[in-house]
Amino acid sequence: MVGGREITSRLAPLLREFYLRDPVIVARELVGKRLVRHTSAGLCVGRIVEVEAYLSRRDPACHASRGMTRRNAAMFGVAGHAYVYMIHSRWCLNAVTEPEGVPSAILIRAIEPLEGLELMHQRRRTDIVRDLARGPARLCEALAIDRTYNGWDLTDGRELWIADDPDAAARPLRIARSARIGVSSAQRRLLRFFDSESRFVSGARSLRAR
DNA sequence: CTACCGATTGACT
DNA sequence: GTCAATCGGTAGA
Repeated sequence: MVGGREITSRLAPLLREFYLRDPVIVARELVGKRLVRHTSAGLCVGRIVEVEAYLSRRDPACHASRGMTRRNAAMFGVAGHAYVYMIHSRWCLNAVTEPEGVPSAILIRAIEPLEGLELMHQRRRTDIVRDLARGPARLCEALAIDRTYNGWDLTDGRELWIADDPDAAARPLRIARSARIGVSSAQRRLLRFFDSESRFVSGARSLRAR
């Protein structure tokens, strides 16, 4: 792919060690990072503005809370790999955290489109920038992420990865917490993290307040 | 094999 | 705000 080295130099993938930590810390620190998608069609980059943590067997909302199945096997695998699953006929992307055998992951719920907006428009078939990647399944459609990427290594800078936030030092982030969206169980746990100043966050207005 | 259901979205009142 | 389309995964007969 043309320009591959230049892109991974400018948008260097986060290291495996980043993901090998407490998932709540990983979730919080993923807000502001860059989600990068590089295909033959072009480069797309978005700023992660909203995530949710799913905490292994002790979390009833986690897909792996009742053990390993064919669908959730990637969550039990190596940290820094993707867990991609389907819900209501749409794909959603997670980053796996913690050591092998501990099935925790971070759901990427929304990105602010930064580069490759034209390509995202084509894939999403909408002209509204705010709707391109606001929601976990919308961002997968905008970035052409499907079952192919279940188990994908997000640390080697090929096709799909997460890179550092170049603005991190310049601008402090306002990160808010709430209950997770769309899950009925464990509503007391505040495991959703989002940039409270971003207009690219999903959910009801009350869940976006500063 | 069948039945049920969901970490969603888009259309609509 | 409400609601249902839609289909793969899962559990159970």
